[in-house]
Amino acid sequence: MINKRITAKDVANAAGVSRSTVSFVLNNTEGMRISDETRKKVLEAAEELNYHPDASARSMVKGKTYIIGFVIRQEPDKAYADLLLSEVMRGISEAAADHNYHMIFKPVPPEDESNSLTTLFLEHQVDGLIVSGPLANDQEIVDLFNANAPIILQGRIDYPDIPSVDINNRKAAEKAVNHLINLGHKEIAFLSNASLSYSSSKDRLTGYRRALEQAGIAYNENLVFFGDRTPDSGYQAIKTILQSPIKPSAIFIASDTVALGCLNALYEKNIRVPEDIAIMGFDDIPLSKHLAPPLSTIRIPAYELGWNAANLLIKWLDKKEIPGQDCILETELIVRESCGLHQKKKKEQNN
Amino acid sequence: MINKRITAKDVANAAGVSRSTVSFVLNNTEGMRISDETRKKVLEAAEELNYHPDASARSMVKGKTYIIGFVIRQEPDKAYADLLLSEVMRGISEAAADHNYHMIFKPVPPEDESNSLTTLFLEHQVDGLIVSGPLANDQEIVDLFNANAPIILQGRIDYPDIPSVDINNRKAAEKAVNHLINLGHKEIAFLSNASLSYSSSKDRLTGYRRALEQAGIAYNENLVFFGDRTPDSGYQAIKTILQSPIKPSAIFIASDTVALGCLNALYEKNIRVPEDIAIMGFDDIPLSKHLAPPLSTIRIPAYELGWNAANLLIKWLDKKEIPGQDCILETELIVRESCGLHQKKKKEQNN
DNA sequence: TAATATTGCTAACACGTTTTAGTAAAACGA
DNA sequence: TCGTTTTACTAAAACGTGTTAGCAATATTA
Repeated sequence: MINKRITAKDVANAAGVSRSTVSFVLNNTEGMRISDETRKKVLEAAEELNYHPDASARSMVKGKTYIIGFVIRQEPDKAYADLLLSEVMRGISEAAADHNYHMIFKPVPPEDESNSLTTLFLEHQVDGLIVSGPLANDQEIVDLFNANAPIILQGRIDYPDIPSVDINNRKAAEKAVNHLINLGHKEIAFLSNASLSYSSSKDRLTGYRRALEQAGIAYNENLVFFGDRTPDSGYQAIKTILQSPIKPSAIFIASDTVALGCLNALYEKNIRVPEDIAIMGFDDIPLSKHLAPPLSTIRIPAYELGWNAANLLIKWLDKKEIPGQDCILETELIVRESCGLHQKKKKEQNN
Repeated sequence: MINKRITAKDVANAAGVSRSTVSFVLNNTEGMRISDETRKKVLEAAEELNYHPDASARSMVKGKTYIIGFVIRQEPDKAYADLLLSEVMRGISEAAADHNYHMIFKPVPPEDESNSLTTLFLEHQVDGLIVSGPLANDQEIVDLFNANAPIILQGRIDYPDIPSVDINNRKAAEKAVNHLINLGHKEIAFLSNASLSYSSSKDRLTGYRRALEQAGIAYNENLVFFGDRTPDSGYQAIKTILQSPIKPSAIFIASDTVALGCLNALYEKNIRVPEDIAIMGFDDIPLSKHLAPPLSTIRIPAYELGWNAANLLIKWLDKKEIPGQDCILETELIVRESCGLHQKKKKEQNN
């Protein structure tokens, strides 16, 4: 069943026609006239023999692999911290399957110097790439794009033309911080999700600054802190924050995963959330709603991010339509309890 | 750079040799004598032209794709709940990369009737598969294995011969329950990670029963409850458990993710952990140590599970060595605070 | 020196598909 | 009836590799 390789030749012999005819029938090749009788014979023979065309052979003659690569550009030991990753992947691979593509997954550390992405194209392992979390100054990606390699980013880089599927990080952060401001907070600290060499971190910081500005609150550098996607970094950051001269009444943490470590540190120090300090997260990972207290956060449509990226890429590959503009998906403010219990009504309606 | 396809022919022309010679040199083909001079010319030309052999062409002539498939057999909307998935994938794809393989990721729902796995082989999309979370009675997998398809399982199925890379779920559950027993608990409830059609759930339940038995505690069906990998299922389960006639003093929850929902429900009901009830988890997801209270649990070597599965599969593919026996990895009891604070010393040394 | 063995390479086939060019047979037009 | 068009197919080329068989030129042996 697996062992005996059935080729188009076998089908041709069984149906009493040529190999070309088999190909025409099975691919419904346009402009080729096949009598109903012959067509039926071929289809029956193919069915009978359980014929499936060989991917490599087709790939070679077509000059296409029907494979898209999903590359994550993160420290390998921190990639797992991104709990939405599997959702994104599910979006990609379901969209891919709908168009008879497959997805290969490849983690490539930021400091990788071996041109792994370029090699994927040179060896024709993939037709195109979706690159998640590119560094702001990723020269290899720019070079590939300029050499006409189909690439969709998740996140932005300093080179503007490369199509991207992303959320509006700045606006989402504004939304989050505005929520805190509306609750009366003025000393609001910012704890980043990752280093500022990632666009998502930079944009969330920008959103934070803009929200403060619009509310007439002065930006204070001493209230800005940095995480690295892990709960541990949040745990550590809280200790630093508590030692700083200014005591914030709220912290906007640009990652639920980091926020988790913060909640833990606050719990250990007997600092109550939200009574003593308000905590606003970002991402809405599947656990956020079950934390103590349930975390107010920004929901990212992770599945849709993957799905859209894959569909855009496949349109590019199949129809040569290079996406004209970035695809920006909407985020949603999820109000739970970590910023104040007086919001309980909203919380219930949001689950 | 991407656009102009450089073939072995180009290298041959540049080096002034035949195409065969190029192939012999670049592959270090055994038994072929090439003078140092010629070898150098070829290598230089290949370097100069930045030649990379075409994957499809090589694949066709070799009859191998150099691709392994990673299939997760779970409800798609619950797959994301497995927070260790990305760790497993990292293990697989790093092991694969070490041997010049790639990994394609494919979620296939349990109720899928389209023979997706078989098709992967028939179309020669993959050389072999790693199947995570197979259902106990998965006939397609049995058929494939009997047709000599290289398959490694993560989890077991009712058909015994298929090689598997897994943890000893029974023993790990015993360890967890013994810990509770040693702390003096006698009314210990069991909350499963998933339906018993998954081997992991079944084996963890068995371990639970055996630990009770060895301690001379009677097994009570009314203390057994079921989760479905999600925090929500844990949240719901707590309500059921609290309504049951027997009030357990401890719960062994066979999934940290499910346990998270439990903690949330207990918190809402003002039931203190571990003072009022002890909670033992399973998995050691990256967040467990930061929960309130930090969760005692069983650590699964997720990266190693992926890494070993991939290496076993690749050995099978490259050297035709069918793994003789299952690969069972060790788990570790992680004692934190959710089963009792008097264990604080151990906790500090474990974290 | 003649027969044989070794060295270092090339020509040609095979893998399984898609697709272009071509060709008999049938149908049509005048 | 003869030339032309249409129909329904086939033969063969092409994709880029790996590999087997073979073949000159040189080195070795007797």
